[in-house]
Amino acid sequence: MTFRALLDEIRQVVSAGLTGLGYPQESFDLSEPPRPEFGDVSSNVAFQIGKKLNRKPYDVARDFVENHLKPILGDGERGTQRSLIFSVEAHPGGYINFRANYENLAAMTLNQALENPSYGFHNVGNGTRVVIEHTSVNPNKALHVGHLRNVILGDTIYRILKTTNHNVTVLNYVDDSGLQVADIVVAFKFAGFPLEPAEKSMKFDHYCGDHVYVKINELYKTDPGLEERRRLVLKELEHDTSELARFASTIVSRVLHEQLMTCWKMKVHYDLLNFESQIVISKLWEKSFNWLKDKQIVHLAPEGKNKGCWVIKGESESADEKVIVRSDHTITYIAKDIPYAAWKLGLVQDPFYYYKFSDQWDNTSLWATTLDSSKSSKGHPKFGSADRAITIIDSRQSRLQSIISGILSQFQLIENRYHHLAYEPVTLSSKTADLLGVDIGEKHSMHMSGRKGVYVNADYVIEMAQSKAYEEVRSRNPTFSEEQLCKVAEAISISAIRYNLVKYDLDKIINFDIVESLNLEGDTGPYVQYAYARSQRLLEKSTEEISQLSFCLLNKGPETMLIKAIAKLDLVVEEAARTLKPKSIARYVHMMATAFNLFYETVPVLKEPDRVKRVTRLALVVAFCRTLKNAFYLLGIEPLNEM
RNA sequence: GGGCCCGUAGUGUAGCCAGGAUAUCGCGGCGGUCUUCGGAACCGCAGGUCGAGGGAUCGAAGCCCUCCGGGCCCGCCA
Repeated sequence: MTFRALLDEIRQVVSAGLTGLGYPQESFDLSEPPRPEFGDVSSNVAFQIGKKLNRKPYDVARDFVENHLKPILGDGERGTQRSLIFSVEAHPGGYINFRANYENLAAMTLNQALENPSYGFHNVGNGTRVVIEHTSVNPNKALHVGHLRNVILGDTIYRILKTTNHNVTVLNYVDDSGLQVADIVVAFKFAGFPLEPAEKSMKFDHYCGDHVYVKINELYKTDPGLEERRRLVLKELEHDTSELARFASTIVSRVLHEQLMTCWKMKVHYDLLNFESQIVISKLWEKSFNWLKDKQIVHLAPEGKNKGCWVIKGESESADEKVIVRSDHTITYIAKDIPYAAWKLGLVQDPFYYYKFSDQWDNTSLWATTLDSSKSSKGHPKFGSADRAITIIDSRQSRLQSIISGILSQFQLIENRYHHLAYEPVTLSSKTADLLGVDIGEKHSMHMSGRKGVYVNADYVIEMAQSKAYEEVRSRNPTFSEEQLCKVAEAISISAIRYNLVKYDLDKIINFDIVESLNLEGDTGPYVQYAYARSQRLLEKSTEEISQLSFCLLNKGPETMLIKAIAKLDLVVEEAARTLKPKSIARYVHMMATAFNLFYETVPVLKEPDRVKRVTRLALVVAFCRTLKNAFYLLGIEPLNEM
């Protein structure tokens, strides 16, 4: 909060100065200068004024500072009046540079961080209801690393929005009646695949994905009868009363449980499972279709290649129209997404009952939709009908998603309630492809394919990371018990994976390399955890009571850097919540860890002979811990006392 | 043919939305800290026509246009 207060104060002072100049409306930016000699905050206001007056920025700045800002600030006297501004000066470059009053900044920052357990979590949501859909992996296979990016992004955004006072529910959409489930049903029922893997220890989702799904897709090429079977199965899956549909649902349920095990291992939280079959059976589509017709969003194509189909117009004049209902009256893939999106935003009446599906790792309940009123349980949270819906799907679905959001905004005439959060996919590096036995020639990456069996399973990555972490922990902590080793190794592997998947911009492809992903040094999860563990050791070794602090003693470079870093958490979180860019939290955490490591290496704490200095530094360490811990929560990283 | 995204040292990346002061942080390389508050660390050095060209601007990695290179999407499939 404190850096925000500093910015606010500077903004006020500059505005007041502008009023003196007769420029009440002049816009200006505050930013952090690139070098410490330039102070803590800079304003470009002199450039703006200079442009209007056709004067050199430096001349304007000098005049503005001497005649309008300094009189307001009162020549540094403000230092005694709880001001956060220490000084202001005009730089020959044209910037007006402010220096912070470090004593007041330190006092305010540390007091806030020490007193408030949820330090840094700023109310930006005002209780806005948001649904986030992520994961949504077809229930016929295990998650691979590409899915994992989706899951981790979704969960991080959930954590960011939740802590900034949004009322968030997390949805996982289960396509239990789609082609991919039909594939494995065909394999089990009509191609003689055994229902259990030969290897007993193999997870059922791995068995279905790695073996059954890949092999049945190969069989289609040689046995056309099987593809015909698939068509029939697919139709039958939409009727929950048939024996085949019941069989499919047991398979789906088993795979789904295994998928959730993977996600829960990564400390991911869900609130509700939505099943596609129920959306179909509940006639949610028919209701949505009716209003699409009423609002004339869809129309029956009278002629042309889409004759007899219900279509919507393309997004632009040149774009093709999109078929929603085929001439045989069946609905297309995109049509199935419309009622779901409408349900999320409460545009259709909720046809579902809800029952408790499972308990979760974080002592919350995971709910699921049902159409059977007798299964319904009471006490569930309110689902659907949110103010905003955020759907996390990779960028290859952008076109379809933009069609859906276009339809919804036509329906409600309210923009921006449906938001597709797109991210670029994860590819495999040439080395990793090589490890899988795939030759990709001169290319440096390749796309994964579930159908072809070319991917790296999430569980495999987690396991590799864990065993690597285990060895590292053991070599550094010979006295740890087996239980401690496992617990710590798990926490490290989770942070390594999660950090690695959120730290990149959403529109950058992640070229996944199994070896590099196991790195525990540099810009990684374990690095930031290490800084935390170091700080905990300092606190553990000290028995002194933290009182009678003297903040003016925190005047060394690394100390003020650390204080400034602590003071910025809420600004960073607010920005991340506004822009839905989780990577900024990762960058912040890294900056904090780096700032602490420098402090730790250069400023003695326990060894400091002066008691007041020592205790005040300890207070800084405590504040650092609190702040980093809160930021860790957003990333799903566990703060470790030892590692 | 139409649309979306990316291009920043050997390599990966930040900064781009809201233009301004010596372009960020990793990995890799080289050198140092190495009787320590835990080396998963810290410090230093080398390494850059910010894909190319043009435009508007006093000023561009950033804004606009064109082009080049790479990836993705465009079915009565899902």
